[in-house]
Amino acid sequence: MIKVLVIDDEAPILRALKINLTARKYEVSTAADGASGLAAMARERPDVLILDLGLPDMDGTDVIRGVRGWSSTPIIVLSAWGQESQKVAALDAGADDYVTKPFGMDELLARLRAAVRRASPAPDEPVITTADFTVDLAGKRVTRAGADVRLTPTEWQMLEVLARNADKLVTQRQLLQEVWGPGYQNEAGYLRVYMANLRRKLEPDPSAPRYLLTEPGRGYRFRP
Amino acid sequence: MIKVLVIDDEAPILRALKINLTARKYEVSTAADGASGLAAMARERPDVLILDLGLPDMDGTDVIRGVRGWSSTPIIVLSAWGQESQKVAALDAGADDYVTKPFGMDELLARLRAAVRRASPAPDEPVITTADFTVDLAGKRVTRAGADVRLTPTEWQMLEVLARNADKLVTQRQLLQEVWGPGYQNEAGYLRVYMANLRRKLEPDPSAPRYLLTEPGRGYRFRP
DNA sequence: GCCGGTCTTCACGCGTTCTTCGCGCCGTCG
DNA sequence: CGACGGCGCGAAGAACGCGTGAAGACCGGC
Repeated sequence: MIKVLVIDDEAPILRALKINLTARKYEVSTAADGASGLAAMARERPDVLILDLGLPDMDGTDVIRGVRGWSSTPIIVLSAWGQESQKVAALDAGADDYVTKPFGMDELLARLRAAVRRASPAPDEPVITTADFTVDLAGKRVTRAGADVRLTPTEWQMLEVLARNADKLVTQRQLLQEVWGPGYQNEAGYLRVYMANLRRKLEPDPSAPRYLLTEPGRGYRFRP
Repeated sequence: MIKVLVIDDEAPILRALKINLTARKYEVSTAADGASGLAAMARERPDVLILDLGLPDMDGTDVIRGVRGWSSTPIIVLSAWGQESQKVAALDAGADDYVTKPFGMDELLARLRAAVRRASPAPDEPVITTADFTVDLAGKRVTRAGADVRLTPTEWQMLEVLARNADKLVTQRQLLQEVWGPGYQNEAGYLRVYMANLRRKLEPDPSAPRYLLTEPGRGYRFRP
C-alpha cells in the first residue's frame, strides 16, 4: 500500500485529505507543523509527501530543503492562490509539484498518481529460484549450475508465462494464446514439444519433472 | 544544453516561449500540431516536452500516450483554465505536470527546472569498464587501449542503450525503438549492420564476441 | 559543386529454430 | 478387457534469423 504523509495545520483540509486518500486505499499519516512533519518524514518513510506551505512554525521552503537533504521522496506542495514567487521558490527548493488552493480532489489525486508513477520507474521483476535453476525475469535469463541456459525465443516465452504465474495452473489455451497469439488455441501439440525441450534443459530428470508439472487435460504448472 | 520541444498551435504563445526559453539557454524546437509534434519528438529527442492540449488535429491525451509509448521524457501540459477533468485525464495519460493558461513565465520556468531535475537522477555509475574497453555514459565517449574510439551517432546510441542495461537482455524491438524511434520496430536488419560495426570497433575478435552477445531471435546483451 | 562520412538497403551463405508427423505409453471409462 | 484420448518423444523438412560485404542515397562542411 502506498504511504502518504500530509503536513498541514488546517484541520478541515487535513481531515478532507485523510478521508479521501484513505478511501482510495492510501495509507495516510499526518502532521500539523513543520518540525513534527520532518520528524514524521524520517519515522514513517512515506512514498509521497503532501506539504502545505502555510505552516505556523517554519517557512515551507525550509521544510522542503530539510527533506531534500536526505530523501528524494516526491513532494507535492499545497498553497493559497496567488503567491507566484512562493511557487517558484518551492519548486526550486526541490518540490515536485504545486497545487493551489482551493483545489479539486480529483486533480490532487491525479497529481499524486503522477508523482508515485514517476518515483517508481522500476516495476520490480523478481528472480525466481529453485533448487536446480534460477529464472531472472528482468534480465530474461535462466541460470543453471552457474551457467547460462540457452533458450530459444519460444522456449523463453513459455517459461516466462509459467514463471509469472508460478504455483498457479496455466491453461493450455492461455499458454497458447500468450506465446503463439490468438488463432493457435487448438495446437496443443506445440505445448508438448516445447515443454519437452524446457524439461530437457532445466529438469534434473526430464522424464520425472519436479518443477514443470503437467496437469492432464487442463494445463501446466510451474512449482519453484 | 537542455533541449525543449514545444507543441502548440498558437503562434503568440509559441513565440513567447521560444524567446523566453532561448534567453534562459534552453535549446528550443517547435511544432504546431500533434502529428508533426510526435515526429519532432522522435527526431529531436528533447529533454522535456511542453505540450498544449488544444491542438487542431489530435486530442492532447492521445499525443501524450503516443509519446509515452516509447519514451519517458518529462511532459508539461499547457491548457486553458478550468477543464478539471481534462487535467486529470492528461496526468493519468502520463503527463508529469500541468499548467493552466494564463501562466506566469516564472512559474513555467520553475516547473521546467523541476521536471528536468527529476528526470536526471544520475547518481549511478556512469562508467562501465571491461577488460578491453571503457564506456563513459556521462562523457559520451568510449576508450580502448588508452585511445578514444570514434563512434557514429547511431553506433553510440546503440551502445548506450546496451550499456545502461548491462547484463540484461535488450529486445530487438526495444533497441530499435530507443535508437531509431517508434515506427522502426521491424527493421531488424539495421541492428545487424550496426552491431557488426560496434564489434569491429570494440571486440578483440569481432567474429567471436565476448561483450556484445547475440541471443538469437530475442535480442542482444552487453556483458561487461 | 565537390567530398568525406554516415545511413539505408540488398543478396548470399549458414546455422538454428519452428512446425509437423508418427509411434508408443498410460490412465480413464465404457 | 478393450477402446480411446491425452501425453511424451524423436525425427525431418521448411522457414527463419544472423553475420557479412558492398553499393547506393543522403547530408553537412568546405
